Amino acid sequence: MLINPTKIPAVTTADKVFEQLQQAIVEGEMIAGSKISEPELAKQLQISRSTLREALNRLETCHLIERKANVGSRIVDCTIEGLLELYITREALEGMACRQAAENMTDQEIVHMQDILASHANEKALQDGVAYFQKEGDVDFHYKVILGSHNQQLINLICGQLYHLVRMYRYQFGMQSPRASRAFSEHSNIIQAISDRDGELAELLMRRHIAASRKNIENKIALIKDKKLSLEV
Amino acid sequence: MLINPTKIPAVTTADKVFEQLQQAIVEGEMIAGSKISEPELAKQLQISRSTLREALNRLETCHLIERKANVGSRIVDCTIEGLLELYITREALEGMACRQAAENMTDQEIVHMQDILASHANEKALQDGVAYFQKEGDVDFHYKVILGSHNQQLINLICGQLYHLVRMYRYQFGMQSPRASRAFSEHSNIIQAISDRDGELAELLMRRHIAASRKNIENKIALIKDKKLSLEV
DNA sequence: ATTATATATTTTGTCGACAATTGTGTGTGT
DNA sequence: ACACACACAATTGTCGACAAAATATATAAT
Repeated sequence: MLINPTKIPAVTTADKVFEQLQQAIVEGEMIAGSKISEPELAKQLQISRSTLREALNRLETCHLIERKANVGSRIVDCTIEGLLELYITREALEGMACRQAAENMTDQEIVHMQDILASHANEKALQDGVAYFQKEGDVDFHYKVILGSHNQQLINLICGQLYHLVRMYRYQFGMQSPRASRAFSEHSNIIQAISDRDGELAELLMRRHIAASRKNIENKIALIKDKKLSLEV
Repeated sequence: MLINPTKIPAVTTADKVFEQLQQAIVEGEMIAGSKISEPELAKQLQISRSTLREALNRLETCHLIERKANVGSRIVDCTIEGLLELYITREALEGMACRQAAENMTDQEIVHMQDILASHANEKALQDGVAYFQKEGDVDFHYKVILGSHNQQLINLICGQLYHLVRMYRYQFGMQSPRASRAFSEHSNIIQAISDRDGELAELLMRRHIAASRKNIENKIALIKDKKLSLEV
């Protein structure tokens, strides 16, 4: 199972409720865009409204819900614009994280990451075409790079906030990461640049890697729009 | 007075308390690193503990305080490492925001920004050497660029979270922005790139602009270390 | 005197109730 | 039929009190 590497064991009930709701939102169990009734949800979860509100606060910080004063909370809805904005932000942050990783990762960490990539290669050979492992592997790879930056600011921003949204979009839009084999070789090149301690190249490659995903999406959108257009004609 | 451009008028008392505490922390009135006693502070502000906790939650999201479960909240303390990490993050985010601004700003917005820069030039001529106006002007300029990206994700991250910390460091370390005139010409070049719709150059210049500030700090740190070293000998 | 344990106190987390605000629905007037 | 106003219901914000956890204190044993 994939877990947030920055996660500390949830001790308080508000923590547990937060994680529970987070998963429910990310996986679409709670439908995007819908309003949250505090009394109803609190009763459903058998907790106090105060505890629920504590959890809602944390959901707001990772941008999974939006709150308006004296009005209430809504689950964020996934839009094309939001997805593209997210990719732009990832390109900036993960690109820099990759550069920092090339500068700051220990030799041991690099070896470990190479091992992981090798094991993914085996899985890929076995399960060729099955996207799931590659998909989780992709997230895992990106996590390792981010943590490798040794930059707490970047780590908190990306892992603590941005990636919940990333996972949500992946679920909501059913993105099965079709560029699996291509992504694998790109990962491989990035690790090479990191082990060469070439921060500039590492950042460039990571940005291209993420930008390629974004452009892939944009192309699909354009196709859909064209189809719609031709149908309307 | 400088205000957060993303700020919506604070209606609830928790909002007001949040802003009040935010300012107190940023300006050093509440000393960095110190622990926060919820009952004491609540009594001092004449509000309930629940309301205070609501405010503390928001302070945590902009990284001005840190909370540990069943232990309490501490005001974040400013370290050299934290400052450098912040600059790295700004370089990545604001660089991308600048690229997006070159692509997405309206002609009207660009003209407006040019006007602002011109007015800063006058102020600078009048108050040559006085850092305050340039300092606020610097923040103002960066805000304009970030908003010009028209990327809500970037805007929220930078203006809503990162910049409170930036301001805090500026206060705590008494950074009077000594590179005023140089910064001005750099701003000028960035605006030129934006008005030329050259996103690549705009990002490059913004990253250099921020990296230059960071290296300036690093040099000062190195100097201080050398002094200490020579004193110890 | 020092360490370990047990007790006491303080602090945080959680709860239920009240106050303030928002949105709705009904009724009246034009 | 439409617009406005008023009252009502529901939801959010705020409060004070209790429960659980952590820290500080005091006592006892070595």
